Amino acid sequence: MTDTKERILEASTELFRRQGYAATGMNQIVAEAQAALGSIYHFFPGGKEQLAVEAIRKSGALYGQLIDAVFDPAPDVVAGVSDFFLGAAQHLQDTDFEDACPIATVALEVASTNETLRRTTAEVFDSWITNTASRLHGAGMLRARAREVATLLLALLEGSFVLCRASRSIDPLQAAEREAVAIVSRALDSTDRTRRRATRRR
Amino acid sequence: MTDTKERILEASTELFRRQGYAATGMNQIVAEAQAALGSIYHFFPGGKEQLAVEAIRKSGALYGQLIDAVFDPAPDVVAGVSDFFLGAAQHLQDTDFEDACPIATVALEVASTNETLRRTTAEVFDSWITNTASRLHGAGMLRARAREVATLLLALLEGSFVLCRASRSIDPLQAAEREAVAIVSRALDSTDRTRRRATRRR
DNA sequence: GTCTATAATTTGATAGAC
DNA sequence: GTCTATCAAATTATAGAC
Repeated sequence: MTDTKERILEASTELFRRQGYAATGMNQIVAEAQAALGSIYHFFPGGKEQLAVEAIRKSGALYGQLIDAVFDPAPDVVAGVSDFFLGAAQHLQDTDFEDACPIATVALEVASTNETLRRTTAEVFDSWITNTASRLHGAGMLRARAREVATLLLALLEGSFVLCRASRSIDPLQAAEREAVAIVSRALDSTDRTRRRATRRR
Repeated sequence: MTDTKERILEASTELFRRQGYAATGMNQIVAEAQAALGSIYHFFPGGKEQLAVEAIRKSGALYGQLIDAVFDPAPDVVAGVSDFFLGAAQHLQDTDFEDACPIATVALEVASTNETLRRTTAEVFDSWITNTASRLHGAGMLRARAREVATLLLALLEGSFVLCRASRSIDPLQAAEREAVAIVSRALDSTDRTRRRATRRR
């Protein structure tokens, strides 16, 4: 049987993702996790906030692994980007528009109300951007440009999630996939052109 | 003095925007609005949900007017897009990263938990997209492409808001502004090329 | 580590005087 | 229309038996 702490964390990430931080009660979490209320405070003496910190970090790590799982086997970064957006659209549809970003709802809720949680979400977003940026840099982009493009890709993904969940349609994500591919392709092209110019000058 | 109902709506839109639906209590709303608790239920007999519906609609109309106020005086749609993104970044910074999208937090919270509110947010997003798309169409884009580009722009904006609020930095919005300008410029260019080809064939 | 009882507070909502 | 008192339920959190 799975660890109790693990079950509590799993239930929390699920509920925070679907309905956010404020709307998720401790009772609902223990019910979903099939645990006792006291167990939450045994494993998370800091209460709901500490639980949220660990849940956000866990979600961040898991989603980071998803980035790896999609990009690693892809023939190139452009294909990886396409696969990621299309996979997100498919998964969103398969889960009745529940499973989008695991931390976006919480991030918006706490951005102006809870500095600890705000920082935690910021660190997770940053880890995803750093991961993606290093892949883009590996494909030839300058480091600064790679980070900017990775940020754009995440913004496009997060915004599409908002529109898709609200409208119960994957159209925004599909349009985003085409644009994401175009952004990365052009950023790589202009990198190549810059390199060739630099080479010619030598 | 302002109308009581108006004050309640104003306080609600403000609080929903900053901290979301679940975290905002009726007591907090009446305190902020300087009204009596009974007044909320007098004007909104449907309770918190009805109040949220009207607050979301009001926010939607106001933000729609902001789109008009920025695009109408701009020399062209590309400048309008640039002005909107840069203005959003400036405003976000001026309000200590509180004032981003008035309905995004609520939209994510309710997407899988409250069908009435989910529909209301979807209608508002649609109204903004329709407004923007008609401007892009007026600038020469085909209707379908204009709608797709408008959706991309809103997704880019919403996603940037998430990242900016979490990181307390306007960098994502500034990168988004450059990309938004590029997206619209290219969409208009390719429209022109298509038109010229069609003309030549005649 | 688990579970239950319970505290202390707050929640959305209602009733009814004014 | 406004205001206050109040309800029932739910909230986060704690204490202590097992």
